[in-house]
Amino acid sequence: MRERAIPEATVARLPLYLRSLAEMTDRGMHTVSSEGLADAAGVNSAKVRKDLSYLGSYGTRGVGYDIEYLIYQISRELGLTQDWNCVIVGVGNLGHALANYRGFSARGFRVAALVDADERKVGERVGELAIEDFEDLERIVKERQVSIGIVATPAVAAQDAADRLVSAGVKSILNFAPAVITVPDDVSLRKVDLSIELQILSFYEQRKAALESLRRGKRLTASAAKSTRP
Amino acid sequence: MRERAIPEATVARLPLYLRSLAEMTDRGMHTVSSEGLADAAGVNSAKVRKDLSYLGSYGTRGVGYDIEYLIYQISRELGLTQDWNCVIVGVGNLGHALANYRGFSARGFRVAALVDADERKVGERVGELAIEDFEDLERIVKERQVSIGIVATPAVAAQDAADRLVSAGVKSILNFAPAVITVPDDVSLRKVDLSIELQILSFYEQRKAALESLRRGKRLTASAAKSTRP
DNA sequence: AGAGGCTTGTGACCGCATTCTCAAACTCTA
DNA sequence: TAGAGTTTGAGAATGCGGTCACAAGCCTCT
Ligand SMILES: NC(=O)c1ccc[n+]([C@@H]2O[C@H](COP(=O)([O-])OP(=O)(O)OC[C@H]3O[C@@H](n4cnc5c(N)ncnc54)[C@H](O)[C@@H]3O)[C@@H](O)[C@H]2O)c1
Ligand SMILES: NC(=O)c1ccc[n+]([C@@H]2O[C@H](COP(=O)([O-])OP(=O)(O)OC[C@H]3O[C@@H](n4cnc5c(N)ncnc54)[C@H](O)[C@@H]3O)[C@@H](O)[C@H]2O)c1
Repeated sequence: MRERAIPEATVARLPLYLRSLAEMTDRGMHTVSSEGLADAAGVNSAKVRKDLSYLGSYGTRGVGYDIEYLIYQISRELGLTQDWNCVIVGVGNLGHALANYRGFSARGFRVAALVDADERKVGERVGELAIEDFEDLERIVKERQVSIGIVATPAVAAQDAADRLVSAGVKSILNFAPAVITVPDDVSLRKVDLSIELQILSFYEQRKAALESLRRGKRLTASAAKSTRP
Repeated sequence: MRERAIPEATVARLPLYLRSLAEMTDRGMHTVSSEGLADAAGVNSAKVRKDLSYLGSYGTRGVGYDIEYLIYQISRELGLTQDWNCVIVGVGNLGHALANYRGFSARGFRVAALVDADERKVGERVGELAIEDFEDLERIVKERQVSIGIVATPAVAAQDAADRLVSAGVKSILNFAPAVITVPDDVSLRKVDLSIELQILSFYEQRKAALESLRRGKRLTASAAKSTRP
C-alpha cells in the first residue's frame, strides 16, 4: 500500500482548481479538458494534468475530466468532505472582518469561537457569536472540537496565542500577525502577511522604474533592457 | 555594472529579514551573524548568506553584518526609501480593516484613497479618508500618484477593478478576492487568499488524522485506503 | 607578527517543480 | 471497422532554489 506523496506545490493549487470547477458547474458544464481548467485557474495545462495525476487517473483520454467527479475527488483529498471548526484569536480590526466573512463557511470552515485577551471586549457580539475570554481557549477548543486556530493578535502576542492554541491541541494555525512564530513539528503553520506582499510589489515596481529611467537615459545599450519576471 | 537578478524566493524573504533586523536595532544590537538573523527570521543561515550575497558583499568575515547598514541596503533594494501611495478598491468588511490598519504606514505604504462602486458608501468617512466614487479612480490615481492598487471587492468585480486600475496606469496590484484575474505582462500581481490557506491546512490536518487512525487501528480505514486505482 | 577562532561568500551538489514530449486511449464519423 | 482527431498520463529534460562544504578574510590574543 503505497501512500502517494502529493507535492506541496500541487496541494496549493488544488483549491484553485476546485474554485474554477465550481464555477464551471454553475455555468452548467459537465466535462473539462486540462487546457480548459488551466485557463480558468491561470496555470498551464501540463501542470494541471500532472497535479491531477497525483490524485489518480480520473480523466478520460480524448474527452477530459468529469467536473463533478473531479470536484468530489479534490474535495476528498483536501479533507473538505467534513466541516472544520475554527477559532479566531484576537478580535480587533482584522478579527472582526474575518468573523463577518461569509466566504468562510462556503468551503466548510466554521468560525466556532472568537476569543480576545482584552476583557472589555469579552461578551461583545459579532455576528452570531460573542467574544469569549482568551483564558478559556483550552476549554473552548476541547468542547467545540476546534481544529484550526486563526491568529489575528498584534505581533507581540502572536507567539503566545500560538502556544496556547498548541497546548489546547490545535494542530493547524493560520497567522496574520507580522511575526515569526514557531510551533512543534506536528503542527501546520501558514502565514498571511500583507506587509510582505506590499514590499514584494514595491521591489518590482522600483525595478520597473529603474529600468524605465535607464532606457530613457540611453546610457546603456539595448542589452540592459532585460525582461523582468514578476 | 552587472544586472543582478535577484531570485523571486529571495525577494520574498528580504522583508522578513528587514523586520527581524528592525527588532534587533530596537533591542540595541549593532551587528548580527547570518546564524543570528536566520534564527530570528525562521530560516537557515546558508540561505541568509546566499540571499544577502545577491545584494552585494555587505558582511564582514569573522564578525557578521552591520545591522543598520543592512537595513539600509535591503530597504533600498526593496524600494522602501520612498513612500508608495495605495488605493483600496472596495471598502466593505475587509476594506475597512485594511483602511484602519496602522501597520501599513510603518513601511512607507500610504493609503491615499478608498474607492467603492456603491454610491451609498461614497462620502462615508473611514479614519482620515472619505470613500470616493469608483468612477473617479483614474483621476484619483493620476492626481495622487497612486502606484499600488489593493482589490477588496467581491470576486465577481475583481477583474473589473483590476482592469480599471491597469488602465489608470497602476502597475502593481494586490488582490484579496478569491478570483483568478489577469493583467498585462508589465503589471505585477500578487494575491492573498484566505480560503486557499485554510484548505491547505485542511489537507494536512486530514492527512494527520488519516495517519493517526492508521497507526491506531493497524487496519485500513476507508479514508486511508483512498486513492488507489481499482 | 603569527596563531587560532570565527564568519562570510560562493562553487558544487542535490532535489523538487515545471515543462516538453509523445505513445496510449478514447470519441466520432463514415 | 478503420481512420482521423482529441486529450490524457507519464517519462525525460530542464531549471530553480536550497543545502553543503570550505577557502578566504577578519578579529583577538599573546
Ligand atoms: N487590520 C488589518 O487590515 C491587518 C492587515 C494585515 C495584518 N494585520 C495584522 O493582524 C493583526 C491584528 O490586526 P488588527 O488591526 O486587528 O489589530 P487590533 O489591535 O485592532 O486587534 C488586535 C486584537 O488582539 C487582541 N489581543 C491582544 N493580545 C492578545 C492575546 N495575547 N490573546 C488574544 N487576543 C489578544 C487585542 O485585545 C485586540 O482586540 C496584527 O498583527 C496586524 O499586524 C492586520
Ligand atoms: N472579509 C474578510 O475577512 C475577507 C477575507 C478574505 C477574503 N475576502 C475577500 O475580500 C473581498 C472583500 O470582502 P468583504 O468581506 O470586504 O466584502 P464586502 O461585500 O463587505 O465588500 C465589498 C465591497 O466592494 C464594493 N464593490 C463591489 N463591486 C465593486 C466594484 N466593481 N468596484 C469597486 N467596489 C466594488 C462593494 O460595494 C462593497 O463595499 C471579497 O472578495 C472576499 O471574498 C474577505
